[in-house]
Amino acid sequence: MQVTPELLGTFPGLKPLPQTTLVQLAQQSSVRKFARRAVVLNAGVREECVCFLFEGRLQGVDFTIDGREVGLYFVEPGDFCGELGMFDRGPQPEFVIALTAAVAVFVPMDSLREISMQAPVLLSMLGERLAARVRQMTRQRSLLGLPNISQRVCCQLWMLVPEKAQESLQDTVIMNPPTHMEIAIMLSLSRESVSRVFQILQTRQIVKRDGPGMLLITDTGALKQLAEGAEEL
Amino acid sequence: MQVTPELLGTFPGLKPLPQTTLVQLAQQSSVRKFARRAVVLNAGVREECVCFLFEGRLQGVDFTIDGREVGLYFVEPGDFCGELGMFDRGPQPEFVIALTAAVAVFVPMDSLREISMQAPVLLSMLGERLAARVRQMTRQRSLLGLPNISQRVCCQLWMLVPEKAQESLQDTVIMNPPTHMEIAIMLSLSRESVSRVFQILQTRQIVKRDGPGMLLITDTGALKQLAEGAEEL
DNA sequence: CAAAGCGAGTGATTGCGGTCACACCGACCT
DNA sequence: AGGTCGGTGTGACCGCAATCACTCGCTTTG
Repeated sequence: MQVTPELLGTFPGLKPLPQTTLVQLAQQSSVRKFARRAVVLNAGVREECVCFLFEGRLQGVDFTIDGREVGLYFVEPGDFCGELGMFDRGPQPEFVIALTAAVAVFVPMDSLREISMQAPVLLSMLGERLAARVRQMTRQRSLLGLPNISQRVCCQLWMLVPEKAQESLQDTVIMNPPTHMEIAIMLSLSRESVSRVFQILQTRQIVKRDGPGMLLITDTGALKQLAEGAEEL
Repeated sequence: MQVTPELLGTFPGLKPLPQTTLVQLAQQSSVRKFARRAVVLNAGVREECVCFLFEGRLQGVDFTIDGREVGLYFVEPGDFCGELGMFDRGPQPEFVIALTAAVAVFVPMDSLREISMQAPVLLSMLGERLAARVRQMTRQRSLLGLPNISQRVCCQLWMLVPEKAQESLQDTVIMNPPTHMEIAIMLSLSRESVSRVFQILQTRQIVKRDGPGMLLITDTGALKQLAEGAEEL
């Protein structure tokens, strides 16, 4: 499918590039559509493209040796994934699958690498992104070390709370929260355990479901306390 | 303490730089010595230097909210750490402590950033390094998801096996293996559990202690089987 | 040389969380 | 309607690994 320079320009990471460069990139790029649960990027193979998400929601997932799924991170529209090979030409370490129907633009790595030679903006953007990923993984990892299960769940929930609400402690809402199952595999817990923790959080009026796709945080302060282990559940 | 350009040149990451650049860097760098267990880099603060390890052994560690230590990675001589801020000027995410007495060269980030503008070698080296770190963290993380304890330990052990031995399945040796306690905190297990797994591995003649600082792998194939979950312990 | 400290090995106890087995609900098909 | 499917709530059971409380051997240190 055709890719217009304008489409590429909608991505924050590519916006700073000069128009001529975008035109050039657009010619080499392609758009692909994915159904829910479809595989966007394969693990283990050397991907030749960076995947810019236009519509929908993706998730990076890994599989343990015993076949269980482990959720790693989410990709939202405007963001991209599969950029690791840009640096070391190594294989994509994890799968990326579509959580919803999705539309993505595939830009060849070779072209990006070439362009990044001339455009330090691109390189530093990629560097920042990678750094952010390391930071995110570090946090996630320290989370997995927590001995207390409900604290783990609360911490994970806390990481999903929008930043502004984290500071102001105002009531807020998490859009498209992961399912209990998804949280469970992110934290290597059983689905039932996550369910039970949520049950307690709800009876304590700390969170509240508002249909699927919406989780109200009705006591942000309490959630923070629980996440930090200052209070036991 | 004085830093000579020759000293800087001993680091693989800096070797490709022109002599004049090394001279310039050397003037701004400093050498520091650390006792065992000393803090080399602090978490949470914005470090202004990248730390190149000359002698000794360092470890990146994090602390869970409840104060337990979590081991993240090791730094060997010739390698460096604290480079994350190079990309996003953010704070150092984790502590780095000396596992043994150590000598390290501190090179100011500002200078490195400046130089990296002219020398793409440096930038791509840093990028590769960061990418490698992401890969390493991905592997480590998938490890933490394993439901079986002995498999976790064997996997961790497997990751410490030198690459050549991983392929050839020859008997080999792990130099300076982590203590049981260190393995335990890396895998969020109790020290006793790790001890018990090692006990079984030893009676089965799969590994063998050779004093502190040496762990012989006497049945590399079996260890691989266990790590992959093909066999139960 | 004790003394102290660290790493390692081991048994007994216990409680937490995984597993299994259900029921329930809303959404979406024919 | 009836059917299925995905996400969720809950109780019963039980096994495994954390915890505790030791001992042992080796280094380091005064």
